[in-house]
Amino acid sequence: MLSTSVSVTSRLLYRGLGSIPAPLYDDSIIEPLGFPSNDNLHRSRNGVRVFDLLEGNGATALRCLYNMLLKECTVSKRVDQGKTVHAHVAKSLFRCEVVMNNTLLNMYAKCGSLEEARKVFDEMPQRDFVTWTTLISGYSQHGQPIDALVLFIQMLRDGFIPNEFTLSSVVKAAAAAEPRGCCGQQLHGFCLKCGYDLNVHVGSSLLDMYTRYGLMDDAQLVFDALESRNDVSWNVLIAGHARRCGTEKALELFQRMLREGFRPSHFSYSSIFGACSSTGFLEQGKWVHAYMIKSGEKLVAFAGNTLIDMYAKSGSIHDARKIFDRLAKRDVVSWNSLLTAYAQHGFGREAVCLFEEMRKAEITPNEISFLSVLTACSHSGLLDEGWHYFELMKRDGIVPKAWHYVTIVDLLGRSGDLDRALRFIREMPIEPTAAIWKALLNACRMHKNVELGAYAAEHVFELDPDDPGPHVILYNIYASGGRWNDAARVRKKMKESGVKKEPACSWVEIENAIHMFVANDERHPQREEISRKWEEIYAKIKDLGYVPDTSHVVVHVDQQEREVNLQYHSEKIALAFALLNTPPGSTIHIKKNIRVCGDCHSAIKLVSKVVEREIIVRDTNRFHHFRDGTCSCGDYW
DNA sequence: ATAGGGTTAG
Repeated sequence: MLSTSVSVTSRLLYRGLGSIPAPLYDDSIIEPLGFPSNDNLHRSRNGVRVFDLLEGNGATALRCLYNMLLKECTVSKRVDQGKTVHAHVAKSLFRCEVVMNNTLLNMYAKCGSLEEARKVFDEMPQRDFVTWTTLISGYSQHGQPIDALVLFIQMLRDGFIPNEFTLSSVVKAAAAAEPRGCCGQQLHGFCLKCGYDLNVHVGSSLLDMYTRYGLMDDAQLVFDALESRNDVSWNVLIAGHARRCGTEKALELFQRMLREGFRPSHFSYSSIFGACSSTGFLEQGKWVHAYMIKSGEKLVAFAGNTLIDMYAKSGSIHDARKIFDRLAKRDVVSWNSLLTAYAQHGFGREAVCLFEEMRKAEITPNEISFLSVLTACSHSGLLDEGWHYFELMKRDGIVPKAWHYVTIVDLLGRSGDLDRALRFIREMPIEPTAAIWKALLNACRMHKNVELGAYAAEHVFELDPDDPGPHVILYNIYASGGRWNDAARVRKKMKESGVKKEPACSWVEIENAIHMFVANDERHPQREEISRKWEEIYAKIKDLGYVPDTSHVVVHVDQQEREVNLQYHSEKIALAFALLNTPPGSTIHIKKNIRVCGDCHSAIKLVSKVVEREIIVRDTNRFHHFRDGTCSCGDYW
């Protein structure tokens, strides 16, 4: 059907314009072209209608036709059809024309076929500055920043003058290139000399580069100096702060952007939600979400996916599900985001259901999907399901990476089959990583296997000597086995090697304010009330059978003092504070910078029963949902 | 004919 209308067109061209060399209009040449869409010949494109082609001379008509086709291939990224057009161009009058070759080069570059693009470039009899710029931006946009920079130097050596298009691509390349060196700053100087440093495009690239270098003040200076700003320049600055966990700054800029009359796009929203998510600013994130709804901005996957993640990471798994359900179009990342959410919250069954739903919806799971469903299985102790998905993954042709192996070691470890976990590690086709040994070490802590724990710890110390976590776990393994001499040895070794335990802290967000606590916190204005509240709770949970587990105190002091220290762990203080300052019956959210300690875990379980509240604790590893005396992690984490 | 910004895991 397509070729019929094409050949009609070509005959019209031929009849009307006799002076054109015959082979160019031979139907056998034109006909094999597969057109992306029939409409394109009739629709206005490049300002040309098919019948306009009849006016003027034949060369112009054909050039327009090739341009239309190449544009269509570029936009729809159909490089195979582009190659067919290329074959025609190569036989035509235009094969030596700079502009036509630039168009071809651009088609290949935009489609990501950089080798083809390079061939066109190398074979061009003549080049202009657009030729260079097109290939440079191709490299820059497709993850080949070094090639872009090398080509830029050659461009200058060959005497071509870069313009603002060239420079914005080159600066982007410099921001992405490793190692960084100082080529970014040198380029900034170059832009300044050319007078392009204040241009919106070049300037946005420059300020993006500075944020990626971590030089936020320099980024701000570039932003302030821009000759004009648009939504992109705002978004670049917001995204820069968001990436560096500068959530407050990102939010402040977002509000300034609104005040100055710019309309945020899904770029702005996804940066903001991402920042709120990684730093736990739920209330602020909700505010921005509400603003987005009111402004009528459609919920697209890019922003929606971060929103799923934000609600999940803030502890509101049900809100995460709501967003997922409301998304008009879901991509693989949307599914992965919700799968990950279920995994982190220990909702294993839900994750398994969702994974099956995903396959029914004909979305192909990728390695992240499998990682999430495996993590969910391991966090809920679904041993058989975990094995099933591990096998399925391999059958689907996805090669398991180290992190997939971690989940299996974790799964076997949780089930208590430590020997099998060790055998699994020994038989893996990859070299075990620190994370794999850490999973075994953790299993040894939970099942109190001192010998294997020490063995796993040795491997961890060798592979990741700077992580204080494993030292603390090994200490706890020895301490809970009553082996205080060995425990003391671990402490001594920690001291000698200079590994520092990260000071634990916990925080709660109440009415837009974040309250942070460290152990034995004595600075809070409500400290006396908090202390009284904890004493009251402590008495009640003791009645329910709570016995302080002093093996979790790393300070080597006498038993009584250990018990006292334990009662002022940061998560207990934060919990007492939250009980004082939130309405009865509401869910309490606590966040913690390291893994929740075993004693606090047992205490919080009982507190959830005593106060009849749901308590959700986010630690570095996962979420714990405490309710009516139990925890969603099943006491394994 | 050529330019700059955003998502999930670890």
